[in-house]
Amino acid sequence: MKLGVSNSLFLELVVLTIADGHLRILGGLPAHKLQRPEPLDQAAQRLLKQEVAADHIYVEQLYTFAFRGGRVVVAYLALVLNAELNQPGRAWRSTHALSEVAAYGLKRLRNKITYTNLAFAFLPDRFTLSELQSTYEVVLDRAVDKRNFRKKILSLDILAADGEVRRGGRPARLYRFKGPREVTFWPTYPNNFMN
Amino acid sequence: MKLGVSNSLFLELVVLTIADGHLRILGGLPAHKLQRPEPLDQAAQRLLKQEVAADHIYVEQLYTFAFRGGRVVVAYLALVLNAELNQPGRAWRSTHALSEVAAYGLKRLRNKITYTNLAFAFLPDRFTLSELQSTYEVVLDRAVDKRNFRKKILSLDILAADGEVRRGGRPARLYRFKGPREVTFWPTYPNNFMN
DNA sequence: GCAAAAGTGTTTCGTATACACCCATGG
DNA sequence: CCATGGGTGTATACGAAACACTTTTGC
Repeated sequence: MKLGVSNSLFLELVVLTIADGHLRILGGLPAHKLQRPEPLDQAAQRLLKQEVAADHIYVEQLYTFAFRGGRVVVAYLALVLNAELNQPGRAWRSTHALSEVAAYGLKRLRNKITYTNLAFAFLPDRFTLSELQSTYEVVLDRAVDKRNFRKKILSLDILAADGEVRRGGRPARLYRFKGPREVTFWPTYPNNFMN
Repeated sequence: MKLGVSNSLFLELVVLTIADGHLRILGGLPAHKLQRPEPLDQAAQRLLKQEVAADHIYVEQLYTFAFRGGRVVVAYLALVLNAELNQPGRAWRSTHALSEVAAYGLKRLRNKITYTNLAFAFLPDRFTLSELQSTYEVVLDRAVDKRNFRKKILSLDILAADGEVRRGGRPARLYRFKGPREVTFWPTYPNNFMN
C-alpha cells in the first residue's frame, strides 16, 4: 500500500551582493540537497556559509516549487556583504539575463528596500548618507535625488548619527540603523488604503 | 550510503471567504499529504476542490516550513466565493485567534487587496461599488469613506461599467474588473521611492 | 587653488483626507 | 410618504518631486 511519495528536498540560493559599485549575483551554484531534516532558514544560513565568508548575511525565503519526480525546491534570497567565495566554480555575475527565480529574488529586494531598512544587508554597521543613497541607486538601478533622499530617510527616524565622521575629503557624518540588524518596516508602512 | 532523507510533503490550506458580511476562515482542515509529484499550485487547486464547491477560487502560495522528522509543509492561501463544504468536520469560523500561518495569510490578503484587484476573489463577476466597498471594509475590518473610495477606485481605471443596473431600491450601476480574473497590480504600484 | 564629495531649502504638484446632503426606488 | 441604499463635490493637509549652489577637505 502506497502511502506517499519520497520527495527530494532541495534548497536553491539566490545570492546578491554589491561589489565595486554594481549589483552582482552569485553564479555557478547548484541546488543543495537537504540531507537531514532541519528548519529551512537554518539550512539556508548553513549552506550559504559553505559558499561564502561574508561580513554580514541575510536570508529570506522566496518560493517553493515541486517538479515531476518528487523534486521539491525551496528558493531563498541571500544578501551578503564583502563575501569571499569558498567553493570552486562560483563567480559573481551581472544581473542581466537572470533565471526566473533570480529575477523574482531581485524584484523582492527592489520592493522591500523601499519600505524597510533592508539596505543594512549591503552596508557595514556605520555608513554615510551617500553610501546609503548609493546602495539604493545600485539596487534600484536609477539615480536618486540627494536632497529628497536625505529628507525622506532622516524623516523616517530609522537612522542614528553617533557623531563620528569619515575623513578623506570633506568629513561625512556616519550613521547606523537604529535597533538590531533585522528587517523592520518603516513607520509609514503600510500606507493606509483610504481613511 | 545515505544520499538524502525521505521527506513527507504536505500542503496546508488557509481558506478564507466572506459570508453573511463577515470574513470567515475554514476550520477543521488537516494538512493534506501529497501522494504524488505535482505542481504545487495545481495540488492546491485540486485539494481545495475536494474541500469546497465554490463559484470562484483563488490560490496563492504563502510559505514553506520544514519540521523535524522530514515533514515539509507548504502553506497556501485560498479565497473562495459562495463555497459549499464537501467534507465532514469542516466549518467556517471567525478570524479571531488564528494560527500563525492563518494570521500570515490574512495579513497577505489585507496587504494585497490595497494594491491589486484581488477583491475580485470575493465578488461575482458583476457587482456594485457598494459591494466592492463592503468587501474592503470586511477584509480590512474598518470603515471606508464612500466618496473617497469611489474616487480612488474609479481613478485607477480598473473597473468597467457595462451600463446594467441592479434594481431592488434605487438602481445601482454594475461594474466588472477589466481583464481576466487574475491578480493585476494597480497602475500606481509600486509607488516610486523618490524620483 | 582646484577637484571631489558633503551638505543644505523652497516651490510646485498631486494625492489623501475630512466631511453632508440629495436622489431614486420599493413597499 | 418614508425607509433604504445610491450617488455626488470641495476644501485642507501632507508628502513627493523638481531643482542649484555653497562648504569642507585632501592634494
